[in-house]
Amino acid sequence: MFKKVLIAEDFQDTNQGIVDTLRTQCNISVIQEELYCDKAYNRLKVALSQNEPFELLITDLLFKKDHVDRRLTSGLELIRAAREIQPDLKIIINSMEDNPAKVNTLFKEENINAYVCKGRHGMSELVKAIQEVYHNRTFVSPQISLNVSDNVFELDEFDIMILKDLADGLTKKEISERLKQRNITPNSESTIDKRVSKLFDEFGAKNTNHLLAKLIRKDKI
Amino acid sequence: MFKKVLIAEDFQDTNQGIVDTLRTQCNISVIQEELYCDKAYNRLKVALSQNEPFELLITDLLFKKDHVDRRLTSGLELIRAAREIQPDLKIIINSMEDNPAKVNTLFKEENINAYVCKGRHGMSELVKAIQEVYHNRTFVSPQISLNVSDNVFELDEFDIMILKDLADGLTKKEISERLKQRNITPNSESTIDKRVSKLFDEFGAKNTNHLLAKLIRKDKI
DNA sequence: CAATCCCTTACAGATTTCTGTAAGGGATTG
DNA sequence: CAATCCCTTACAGAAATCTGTAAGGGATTG
Repeated sequence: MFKKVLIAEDFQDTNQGIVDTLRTQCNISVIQEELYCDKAYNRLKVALSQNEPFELLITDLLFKKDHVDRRLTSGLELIRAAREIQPDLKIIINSMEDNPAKVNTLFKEENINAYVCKGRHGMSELVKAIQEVYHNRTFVSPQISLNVSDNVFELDEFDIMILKDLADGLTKKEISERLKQRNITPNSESTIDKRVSKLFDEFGAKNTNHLLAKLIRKDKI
Repeated sequence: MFKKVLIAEDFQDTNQGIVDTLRTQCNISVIQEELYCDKAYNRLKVALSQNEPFELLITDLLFKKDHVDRRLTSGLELIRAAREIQPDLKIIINSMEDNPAKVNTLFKEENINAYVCKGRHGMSELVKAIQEVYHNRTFVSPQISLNVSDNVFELDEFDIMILKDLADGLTKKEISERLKQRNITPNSESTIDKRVSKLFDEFGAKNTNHLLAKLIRKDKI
């Protein structure tokens, strides 16, 4: 496991939470924390010059302004500065931001190693991310659906209506009947079958249970 | 809609997020924010003495200690102090805490009006909560299942294993076979049928799709 | 020990899901 | 206009789900 990790995070609660979690759940010898990007950068530089570089940087993206003057004002600037002096530094972003496009850009342009959304599962996801990154793999919080196989296909209004009804426990026959009652077309059971089967292919699901579980977990329905 | 709302929250990011959301999505004239319970309490008192009381308090439960001396050290203390001077104040708690029993106690003993879990849906749930409270109703984040019909029944390890496999698209026959391979008992398809059917009753689900959807949305599996 | 309860299992029948084939209609294109 | 494509629909058969009945075994209780 990583021996030396640096955390940059301006929210003390989160900061302390991460440190506690890492100490108890991961086996990391040295965990240091900084509330400001500039200080984090300095720590990286000093560690490097002493031939005891950090292996992993966990950073937020947004750092609030306060009375302290700042050169580096965001996680992004910190990442770029850090990679200047230490290109092999592993980086995990831990932020509220949950726009898949933006996250995608961070992977492509900044070569970050993992992205964890703050939130209810943030800590356990962060632990997972650290393990993955340690094994030279990437990690993204599940709610950010990046991988192509899942995201190329969009659900149209009709699909979503069917899926929501299925998740509400209606049979396809019932759904068909409801559509007919409301004069919505298409409405045959056969078409519903076909639509759902196509979604199996598109989302790599084995059956309805699997499909619904995937889509609910991704907040698509 | 509420005209005057006070937010007590020590995490500035969250704080700002709430304020932004309320400004854009709700139609609230005055939104004030405080990082400390004592300051929040003073604001409530001053507003009251000026005959322009706050109508709603949105508060976190946990406030981190820092260099500032404190009298009120938690959201709970703030709530009790606030209700002393203004019993009719509407209160929404916005916290990470997600223990149903604790939340239940807050409703019963503190008569709070809504409880919103911080998390991925925190903001939209908060908006919903504000609307509900404005109409003299209560609100609880869905992941805190309070209502008896949903929460009396607990899922044991075996149930969860079955449900996770179903959500992964396995058939009951496959699940049965896997259990036999791993020498886990019981393992007959019939028992799996029975278990799942019992869960239908317990959780008010019509079929497997419905059951899985409910439980995934509640983060039970 | 007998009665009882609970859990597991087998089995069976009805219903639903899943998959493939095929026919028909509208839109597009050459 | 003919050829083509795509969508809707019907239908059919295999597989899976759902529901109920019944038998057997272990644990508990009187």
